[in-house]
Amino acid sequence: MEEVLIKDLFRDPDSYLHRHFHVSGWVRTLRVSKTFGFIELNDGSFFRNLQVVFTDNLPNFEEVAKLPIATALRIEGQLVESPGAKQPWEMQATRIEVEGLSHSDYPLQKKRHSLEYLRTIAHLRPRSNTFSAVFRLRSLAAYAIHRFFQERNFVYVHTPIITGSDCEGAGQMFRVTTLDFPDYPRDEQGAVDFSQDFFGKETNLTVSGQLEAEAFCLAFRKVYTFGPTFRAENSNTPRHAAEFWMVEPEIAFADLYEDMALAEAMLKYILSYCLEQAPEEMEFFSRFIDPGLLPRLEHVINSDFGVVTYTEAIELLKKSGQSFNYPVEWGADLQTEHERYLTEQIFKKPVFVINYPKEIKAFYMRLNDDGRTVAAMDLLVPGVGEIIGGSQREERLPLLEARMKECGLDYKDYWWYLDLRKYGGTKHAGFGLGFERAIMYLTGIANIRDVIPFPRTVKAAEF
RNA sequence: UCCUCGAUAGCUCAACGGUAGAGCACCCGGCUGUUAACCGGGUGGUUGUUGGUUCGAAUCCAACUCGGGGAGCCA
Repeated sequence: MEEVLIKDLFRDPDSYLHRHFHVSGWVRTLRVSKTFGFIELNDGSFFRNLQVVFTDNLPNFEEVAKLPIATALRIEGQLVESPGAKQPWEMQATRIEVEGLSHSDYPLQKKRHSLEYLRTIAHLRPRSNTFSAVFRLRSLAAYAIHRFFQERNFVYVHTPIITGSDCEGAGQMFRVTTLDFPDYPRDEQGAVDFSQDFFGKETNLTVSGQLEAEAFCLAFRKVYTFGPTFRAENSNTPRHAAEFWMVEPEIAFADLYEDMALAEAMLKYILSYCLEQAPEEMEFFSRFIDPGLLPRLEHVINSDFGVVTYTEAIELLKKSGQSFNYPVEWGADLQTEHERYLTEQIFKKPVFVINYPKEIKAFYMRLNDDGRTVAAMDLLVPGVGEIIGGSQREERLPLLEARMKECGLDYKDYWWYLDLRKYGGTKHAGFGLGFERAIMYLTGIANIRDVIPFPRTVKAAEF
């Protein structure tokens, strides 16, 4: 007998109606009367459940009537029109086989659970409606990203996860070592002797693939990375994780404006793709997680992102009359409250803030002609804040060296990075998209722990 | 790391110095079209941990642990 996926039933019910076939899946809920009952079955292929009707014509009716939630079943039957209001059709079961019994203390109940509670059962939460929707969407969004770049002839680069650059400058790193704790080999000064370590030098988990991506960019013209990234920061917020995924495109012969155009096109592509491919999931988020999500995303797709220079942003914030906890002043970094006000109150849509003072940005960003700002851009979005950070890179060797000196960096740690400027260097630009932050924006989920299958955050790696 | 709020049954919460409760879940029974089904009955607690105040602490105090929100760091 033919095995049918519930997704296929929902997408093309007419070709299955009045036909016999079998489905297999897990009991989401079960309701019984004396001589008949209903099972809502989810087979993992689709967000919605199939309603199965069974009667005491089944030899194992009594057994089926008492099945606990989450039991795995194989059901034979035929698809028929349903008299019920909530579904146009249902399966009339002729045979129900128990594949794997569940237990009555199954922790997921037929009612709404808090996201905090579900986090404590991370191995079971993908079976809940919310997480079923979140993780299917996460998968689609990842595919959308690859499609977007591949369609535009970008080359996908696997930059290393273990890095030997000991000063990438983007925060605390996790050390990678095979040295025995606590009996580290010591050198004459008593310091840890990393020459005896696996790689013969100090190594860490990467905080960014950008520097390596630049090397490939200057060979393949348009490249992107998409992989895990690690920060050992003691961050306790709903927006930070110790392990997260980042997308980092890098384009040659391009300036900051082309970089921004790329970022905007990419984000809109991901949104459109997900709305198109996962309408049920997106509808669910808009109903239960974040009312107003769908209109907002549609608005973003159909409108141009705002662009404002850092200097203009400072003026706008000063003129707003809004009182902030932190003073608004040229030269100081924008605080979260300033960023939120800009994107949520003034622009009410995603906005690029560009040309920041060089003192508050990384060494590799290209110095503007004014000599005091760099060609950097942050994309701020309502509700999430900074979702993308990027820049045009400094391609002029003397200027790059001067900036590194100012920042107290040692040339010899970056010898290969500097070589890129020496041998046919050209203007180029790129950005980093926090993948989870994009998922948060896309779903309305407010905590990054709820868009990562098994999240790693400070003091939390249970699963 | 800092500020702030919280932790009571499996889950969501009530009780705010004087015998610890409800809804849901679970168990038993009823119900011929249910939709977080419904109706009746039942089981279920060292009130996060440790210490203190008090005749008496879920309730007041302290520390710790864990969680929420805000800040810093950033993606």
